[in-house]
Amino acid sequence: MARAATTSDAFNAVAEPRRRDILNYLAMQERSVSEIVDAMEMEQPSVSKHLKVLKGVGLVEVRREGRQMLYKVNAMAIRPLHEWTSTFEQLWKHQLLRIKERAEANDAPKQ
Amino acid sequence: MARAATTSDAFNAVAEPRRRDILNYLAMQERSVSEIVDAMEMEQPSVSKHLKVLKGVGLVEVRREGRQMLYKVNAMAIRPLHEWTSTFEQLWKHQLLRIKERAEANDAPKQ
DNA sequence: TTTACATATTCCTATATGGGAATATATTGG
DNA sequence: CCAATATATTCCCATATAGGAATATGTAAA
Repeated sequence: MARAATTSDAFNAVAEPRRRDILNYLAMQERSVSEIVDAMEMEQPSVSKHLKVLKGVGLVEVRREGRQMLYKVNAMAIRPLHEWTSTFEQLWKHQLLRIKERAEANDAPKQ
Repeated sequence: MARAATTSDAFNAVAEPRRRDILNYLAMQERSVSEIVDAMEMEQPSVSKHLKVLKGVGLVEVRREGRQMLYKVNAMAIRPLHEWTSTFEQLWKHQLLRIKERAEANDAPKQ
């Protein structure tokens, strides 16, 4: 078996850094393809292909306006990612706390 | 260019569902490879390969104990993922709010 | 309808996978 | 040292890219 398709879920779709760049850019506001092309400094076909993947997993939505296609983020599709990472939040907070405690122990060594 | 390596960063490493399964399992406590194999119901070589990827991006840490290798999660490595998804949190909360408002408007229609 | 603009699709290729099977390596007990 | 246990690595292969180049499709303006 090969790697799962980029369109299999949001996790696979956002593994590609350029697609995260696009989502970051769209987070600010709805944009046309050519605006994305200019901002990302990517070739137009590449942008269209990435948008297709993002659309495939519901991470973006499109509407046509004249000859332009306007894309916007569907943030809801990012929630599963956020929720999965949240399950580890306690762990790293605990880890940070121990690091802090050790630092303080070093600042005030035994007298 | 092909897809980025699974070992290029945490985003790519966790795109694979089985690796997320392993991380979820290790979140509870440190485990040996064979414990993971039993729990995940995967072949041992597959588990070892997935662990290698996870270790490559710092998502797990290992220590030897006799002939066993004990793996545990390094939650800190998941933070970048959590933080990236957090930048969209405002967006989906806003989206949920609008959904709620519409539902309430329907519950109490014009009199 | 012809032209220009905006976007999508197709074709190509080097590259990296994940699983299965077989095997190698490492450590401990006898 | 040898057998047994635990884990890692190698080889093979079907599959899926991402980008570049070329082209197709769709829409509006002249």
